[in-house]
Amino acid sequence: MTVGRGPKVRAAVLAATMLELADRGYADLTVDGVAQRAGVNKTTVYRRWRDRQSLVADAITDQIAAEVPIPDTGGIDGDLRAFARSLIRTLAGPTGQAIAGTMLAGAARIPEIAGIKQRFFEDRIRRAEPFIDRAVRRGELPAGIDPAELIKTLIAPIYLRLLVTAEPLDDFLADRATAITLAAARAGAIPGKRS
Amino acid sequence: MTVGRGPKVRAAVLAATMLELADRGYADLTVDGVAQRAGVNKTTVYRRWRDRQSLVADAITDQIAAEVPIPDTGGIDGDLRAFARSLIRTLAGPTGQAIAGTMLAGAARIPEIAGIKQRFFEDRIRRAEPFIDRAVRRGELPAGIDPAELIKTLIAPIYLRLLVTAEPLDDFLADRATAITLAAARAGAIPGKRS
Amino acid sequence: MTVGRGPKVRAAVLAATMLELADRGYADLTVDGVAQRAGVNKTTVYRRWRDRQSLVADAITDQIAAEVPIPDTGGIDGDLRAFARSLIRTLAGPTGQAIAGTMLAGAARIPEIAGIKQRFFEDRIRRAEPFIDRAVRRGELPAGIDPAELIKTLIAPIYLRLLVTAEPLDDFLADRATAITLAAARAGAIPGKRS
Amino acid sequence: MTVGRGPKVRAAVLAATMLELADRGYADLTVDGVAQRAGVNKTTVYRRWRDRQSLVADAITDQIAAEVPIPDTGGIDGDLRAFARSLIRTLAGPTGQAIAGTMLAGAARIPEIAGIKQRFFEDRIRRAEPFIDRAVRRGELPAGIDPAELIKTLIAPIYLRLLVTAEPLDDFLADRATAITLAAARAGAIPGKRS
DNA sequence: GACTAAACGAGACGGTACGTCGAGTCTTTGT
DNA sequence: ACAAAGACTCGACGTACCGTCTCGTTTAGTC
Repeated sequence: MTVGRGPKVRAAVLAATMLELADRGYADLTVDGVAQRAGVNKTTVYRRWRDRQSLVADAITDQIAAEVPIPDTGGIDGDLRAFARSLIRTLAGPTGQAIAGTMLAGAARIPEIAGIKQRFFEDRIRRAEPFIDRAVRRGELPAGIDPAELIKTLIAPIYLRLLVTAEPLDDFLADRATAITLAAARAGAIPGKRS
Repeated sequence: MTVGRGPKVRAAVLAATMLELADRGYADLTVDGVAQRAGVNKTTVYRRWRDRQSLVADAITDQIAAEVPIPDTGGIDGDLRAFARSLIRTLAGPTGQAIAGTMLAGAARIPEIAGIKQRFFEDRIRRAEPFIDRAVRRGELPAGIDPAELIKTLIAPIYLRLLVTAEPLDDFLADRATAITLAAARAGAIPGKRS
Repeated sequence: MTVGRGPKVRAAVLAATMLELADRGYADLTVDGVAQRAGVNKTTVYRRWRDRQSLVADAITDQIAAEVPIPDTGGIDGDLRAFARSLIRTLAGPTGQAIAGTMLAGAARIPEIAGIKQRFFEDRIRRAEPFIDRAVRRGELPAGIDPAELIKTLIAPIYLRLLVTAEPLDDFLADRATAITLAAARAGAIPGKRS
Repeated sequence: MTVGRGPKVRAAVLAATMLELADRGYADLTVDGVAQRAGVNKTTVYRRWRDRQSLVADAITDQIAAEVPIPDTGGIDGDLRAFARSLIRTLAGPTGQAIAGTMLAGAARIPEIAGIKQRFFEDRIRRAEPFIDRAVRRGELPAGIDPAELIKTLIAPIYLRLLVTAEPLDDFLADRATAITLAAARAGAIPGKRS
């Protein structure tokens, strides 16, 4: 059974895809460009990926696969702050920008990529539940609060900057988003789980 | 000076552009398709608009030009709610979806469309300043609060739904965003003007 | 009866057509270009001429209308030489070049222009008949010779230069063509009238 | 190095070009039309040829490449006759007509095609030199005669028919042109080499 | 010297072809 | 036997020019 240079090629092409995505954006990414950058022929790309969308989807999935740590600083404030900073760090880097731009913009209609967006998002929320539950148990947050809604409140300002206002994504933003979220949660402005 | 059938054609083409934008999205929008839908020849489109981007930019600008009312319900709570609902109403319709998708799709790269996004956003904030100032004078909001930051806090959850989670944009969302924003503002979590 | 500014416009447009023909050739001549050069609107051109072909045909016809003198130097040698020089003078000038290029090249398939070519040619031959007849009567040429064939022999080298070899059209050429033609005629190499 | 179906496509396209040239003429020849006739996509044509002109130039060059035999009938009369007939045969066929029309049509302006005309012409003259030299050695022609001028005298009537009078190109014409040329040569009407 | 009808100016429009680019498929060839 | 190279089809882009059309605006001849 021949494995050949398979894995090496795959890695090179996906890396090249991310670079092209960062340089030109999804709309202007050409398969030829990726292939050339990867030192490979276009045909080779099409042998492994059905089309441009699959290629990009695969490249993004590959990048995102990194583990998201579940914070545990001892208090909900520190945990939320850490969570927000982690997201910011992911989105602020060059590849993060590329991924965000692609997922949320040019490729919004492409099911393959929409799915990634969905999964990326849900994955983050799932990893937040443990420390939110802990905070509820510690009495830092009202009982019955919906972790998903809390997290959405936290990340909303981050995405606003990323996608709409194009202001810088820095750690101050993480702090501010945390403060807003906690204030809202404690005032009961964040709905509970629909149970 | 001859005006001719100019305005009629312009309107027809822009309308067709919005429809195509809603049906197929920016990436799949075809100048020929727009022209055909408008009952017009491709050449005619190119006579009036430099290229696809300009056409779309113009179509969106045209749609957005509608007046944004400055709410005055007597209290900051009602004003914010009205403001949020107005935004939701703009974004929730079919053309709103098309516009949002397009602005985001092209935003990062196409200056023409990025400019529209910027202007759309800044325009909204400008219209919010009067009633926020009133609220400050009435003592409903802390003195020195930055209206722009307050508004960003208000609209962040709306854009999150529109662009990220694809949950429905309804009036409940306006209420919740208002509650969060006010809670945060009163807790001092929203920064003041940098003066 | 209204005549209007018709004649002035007509003349200006035809002149402009000849200039454009000389500058760019038939294939690259644009109606807009002609109109602009004539200080006139394209519509005005189309009001008077059905299309590009008619315009060019008319312009050429107009130029060619000049009288072709019937030479009478007293001998066939001088007459042929004068005839050839006259043709050369017509074809060698700037407009001559333009006309020749158009008639014989780009527009060969266009019936309107092919007709002009035919008429131009036949007209020349008709004007040659008198002095050829005189030469026959004087015994300078064999009886029964076909004037058309003789003239064709005379002008063939001129057209060859004009259309094929692009060598200069000068008076030496007229002399040489005359010599060749007379030698051939006297040797009986030029056929007689088919009667 | 991959050659692919290249040559087959090239041949098909060039053949189609000649057919279209014969059917519609140079001015009305469409790249799409050629492509369709060749059973090939327009893009493929543009991959191999820069533009319409290059395509046509190449097609003509291809057709003309056929070997021109150097006649040797034992006498100048037979040799010239054979030479003239060979030219007539080349020009009289449908492709010959197309080529001639095109070369003349584009000759004045398109350098690519003008070059072909020039080369075609010079090539013919070069092939005539041997048998003219032989004739001089045999004493059939005056010493010092310029072969190029002699050949031009021979072919001038042929081109006149082809390009100007549109009379048929037949073998009688070859005979007559030969007779005229020889008569002129013997009468010393054809100049010698400028040496 | 004012009036009116023909001619003109301006320029948009439908249409056809150009030459270009990128997506995705298919064929040929080399290893 | 299979994978790299690259030629091919397809569809859209943006451009140029043709010939048509519709308006207002001259301008030339008439009364």
